[in-house]
Amino acid sequence: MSRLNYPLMLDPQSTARQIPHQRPEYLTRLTDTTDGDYSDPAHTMLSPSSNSTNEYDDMDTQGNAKYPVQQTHQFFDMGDTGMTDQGGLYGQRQGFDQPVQQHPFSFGFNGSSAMPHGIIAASAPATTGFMHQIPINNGYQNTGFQPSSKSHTRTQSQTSITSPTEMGVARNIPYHQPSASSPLASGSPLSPGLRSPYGEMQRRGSGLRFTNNPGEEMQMLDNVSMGEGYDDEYSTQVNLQAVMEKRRKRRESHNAVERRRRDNINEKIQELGELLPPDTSPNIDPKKPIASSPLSSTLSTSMAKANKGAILRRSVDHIKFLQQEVITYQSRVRELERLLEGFRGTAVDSKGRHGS
Amino acid sequence: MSRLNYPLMLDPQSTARQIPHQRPEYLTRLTDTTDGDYSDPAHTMLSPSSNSTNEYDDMDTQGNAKYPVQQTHQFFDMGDTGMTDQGGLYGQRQGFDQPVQQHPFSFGFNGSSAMPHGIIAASAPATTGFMHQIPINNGYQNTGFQPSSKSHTRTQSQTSITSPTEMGVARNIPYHQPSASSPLASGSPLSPGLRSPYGEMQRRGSGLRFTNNPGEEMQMLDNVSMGEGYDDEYSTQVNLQAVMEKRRKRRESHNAVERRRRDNINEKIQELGELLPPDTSPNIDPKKPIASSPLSSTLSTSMAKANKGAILRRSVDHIKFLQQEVITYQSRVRELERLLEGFRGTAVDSKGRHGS
DNA sequence: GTTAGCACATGACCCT
DNA sequence: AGGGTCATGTGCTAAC
Repeated sequence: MSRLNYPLMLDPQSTARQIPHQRPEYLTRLTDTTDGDYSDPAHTMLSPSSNSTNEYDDMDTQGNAKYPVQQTHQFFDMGDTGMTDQGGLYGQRQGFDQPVQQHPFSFGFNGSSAMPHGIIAASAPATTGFMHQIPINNGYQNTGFQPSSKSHTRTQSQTSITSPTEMGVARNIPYHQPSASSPLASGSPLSPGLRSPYGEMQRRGSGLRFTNNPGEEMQMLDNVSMGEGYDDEYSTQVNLQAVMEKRRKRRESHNAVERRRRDNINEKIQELGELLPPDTSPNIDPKKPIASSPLSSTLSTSMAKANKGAILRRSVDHIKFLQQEVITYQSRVRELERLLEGFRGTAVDSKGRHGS
Repeated sequence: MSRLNYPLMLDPQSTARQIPHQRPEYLTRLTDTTDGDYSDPAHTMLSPSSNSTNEYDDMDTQGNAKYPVQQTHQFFDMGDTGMTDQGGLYGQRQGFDQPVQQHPFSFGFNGSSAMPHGIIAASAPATTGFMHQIPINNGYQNTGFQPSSKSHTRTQSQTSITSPTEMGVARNIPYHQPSASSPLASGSPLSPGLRSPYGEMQRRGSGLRFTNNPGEEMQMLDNVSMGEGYDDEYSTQVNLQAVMEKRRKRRESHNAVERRRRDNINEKIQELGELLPPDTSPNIDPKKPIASSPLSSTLSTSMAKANKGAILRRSVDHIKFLQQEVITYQSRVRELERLLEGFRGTAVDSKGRHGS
């Protein structure tokens, strides 16, 4: 609704950004088939970090390496922009490390703007023969919890390509004018918005002034611009560049790690879900008549739609149930054995399996 | 690389933003004691959303309402800024809904800029008698997985306070120049960095220039700026404000919901962890000698340090183990019963518990 | 310095 | 419209 008030201007991108929602089915199919190397169990068995003290050892249950190369996912993100905005109102963060869900050629006018540039057709079936890419990871809800079943497809090109940054795209830097005075008044939560996309690297050398400015959120547009020498400026820039590069690397690496971690957790939850009986305690609420009518409200309450919370809850219940079950059987076994011994004084039989 | 050409303009705040990192220990202690109402089980039993079709029903196992009021957490975040930057390189997102980890008076010169304003000393022990706040939620790792035990402290003032927005603080709007034309060329992944911190709300009146710069990433300060009349501008602003308000609300609500979800999941995982036997299968890897030496490498492999992934993995193993155990006992029971029947033709005993 | 852990906010998506 | 779930990127922290 309010949307309409913003013609298009606001967000030139928003339109394009919005599109991915309406991602056509074929796209899903498309990407599902291409199925990047990410989840593809390449049987290469690379220990991700040699001394893997991490919990999951990058192996699935078959012993296949889930993550063939440790951090080779080649995610292209904002690169050295240090871009910190994750997307916000303007749509998704545009980094390559981000799912992009639209085919550049499927939606002519806005499609490409939603696409990360710099990825050269690697993993996707080509529709044309040129510079098209479908780095799609199939994006959301692909873990199988909510809607789809599974198909953990994170398609992405493996070919290392120059990042957009290197291509010199990251040029247009907007102004940003933080509020100035009064720490309390101006240091308002809003000011953070003013942070430059370049992160802390910004504060590099040169700036003599502004340092220790007890005020807050002061402009300090650029310390360099503040009148340092030219070479200072240059060296500073070089320095900055190195730092930015580092941060970029760091970020990419971290993102990959974090993604691995998440995937691992999700996978485990999924496993738990598969281990559960089809019905275990749809609701623990004692006040509710347990499974009164199997499909009371279109199975809304029962069956628990396989979301993470539900799976975990049911797992807890199931473990408790199983533990109780084991205890019960144990005592039952003991009892039977006792009875049996009453009949014949000897040991029961083969299978010397006892409970405790 | 090309980056360097962009002086610093980008970011004045970085200095101040960085400070929170050095959060002094005492602060943590401080906030830990204040322990907000968030995790405090108020025994008020409010059904959070009446028709709660969601999985967890906001009740802990004792039936206490975990979240006293549904969305009354009163998180103060960027409010209507529409701020989308989550923190990025400049430190954390400054919203009130965010942990703030520095005491304004502890670090004189830069401290205050790192603090969200607008929260009036509510939950924190006063160190001075004036306008200081410690809305800290104790932030990180407080779920008890990694470092600490639990103490789910999300301290926040419950008193409803005028948000910074309402206080008219959210006025300093930086430029922001979204990309405009050429979807292909301009929609480069980097452009997102250009988004103004204030999100789309930004684009209100005044800026006439910069519009329609067909280049890429052109300024386009404001659609209104496109040369509408003054009243248009006004109405637009009003409209904008409403939209911003909506977004703010939505965001806050969404954050609260998401937080609930997270907490729920974490809680369940924690529960699982408590259900697990102290040792269950430290490693499933068949190649490893199962628990060869109990403390081989300073218990690094075994014991699994209670992180989420480990808990989940062990839960899977444990369930499998228990299920197998149940099966084993079942057959054992059947066997015993069969044997017993051989001795006496009658039914076994009381406790008609059978396996299948 | 690399790797991993966690919480968080946020956009996308999905159901009512 | 609004609540819910999910995935993601991010900052912070800790251990190696």
